Amino acid sequence: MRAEKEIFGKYLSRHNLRDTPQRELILDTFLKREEHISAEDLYDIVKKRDPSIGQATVYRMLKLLAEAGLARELDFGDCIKRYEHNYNHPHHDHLICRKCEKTVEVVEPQIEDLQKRVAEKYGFKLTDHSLYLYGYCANCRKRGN
Amino acid sequence: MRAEKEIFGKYLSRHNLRDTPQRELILDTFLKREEHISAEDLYDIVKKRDPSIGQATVYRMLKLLAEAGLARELDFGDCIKRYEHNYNHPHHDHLICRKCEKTVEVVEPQIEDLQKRVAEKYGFKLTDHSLYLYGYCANCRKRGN
DNA sequence: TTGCTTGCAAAGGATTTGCAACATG
DNA sequence: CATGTTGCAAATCCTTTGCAAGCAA
Repeated sequence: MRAEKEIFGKYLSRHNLRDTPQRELILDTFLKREEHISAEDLYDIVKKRDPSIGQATVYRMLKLLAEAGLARELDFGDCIKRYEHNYNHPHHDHLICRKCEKTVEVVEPQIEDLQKRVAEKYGFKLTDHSLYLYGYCANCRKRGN
Repeated sequence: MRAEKEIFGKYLSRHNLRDTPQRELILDTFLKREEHISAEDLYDIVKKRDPSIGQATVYRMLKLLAEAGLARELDFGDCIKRYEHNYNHPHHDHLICRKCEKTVEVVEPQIEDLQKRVAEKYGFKLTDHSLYLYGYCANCRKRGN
């Protein structure tokens, strides 16, 4: 967390932006989360520590964190932006349970390789991709799904 | 197109739904398109043939087409629902140019296999997935991207 | 005739933005 | 003290929905 805060601090000064208690609180809360989180959910948590905070501030901050390279935006296909840690948290894909919404991060170098090769086959230079695997997790299947 | 219209007709009667000129016009327009299309864009086209049509009708119709198995919903990560043909048009992934938005449909059985295996490794039973590959197409790269 | 459909406009949900008051460097 | 930042509410974007009038079966 120290490293992330330092990075963010540098990002702020480099861009002539200011360090505010709101930004510190939001960053702190975001960093403590292990799982990805939506702006709305983060707002709910942050509000408990500072009821006067506005949700626009949270939205703005998450965008800022993404720009600073500390957060990465996810898209589970429901039009809700979720953010996960990006620092020291290499690329991975997501496995998502259709029933309980449990998510698992998966890394599969072979899939990445294949994607690159497929793209090249069509003359594309790959920059990034988004892969979400949907299904039913072990738990939910046991209970008859 | 004949087959699709027949399927849709059957779907309507089986569900006690009605055949209307609006539905016919929208289906016809959708079927003539080769590429995926958003509700809004489809509405713009349809409106030229019948200016009195409402966009809600187009939205409702696209949902109906998806239910009837004639259309498939895409999600390019921008919160806009796009629909492509589903009949006689097997599953594939999309390669999308970040510059000119050109899209290419790609099929790679190996990727599908791998996904299934990865899911199983984590105890998941895969139902579906969403894979979008983003990059720069041959054309855009030539011009210096 | 019954009840599905339509077009309209209003509502919806997530996110963004304009603005005046405020606070940081 | 210049300028970035905040909270609020209004605006935005795409999509859905309530409703009264219209139309298919």
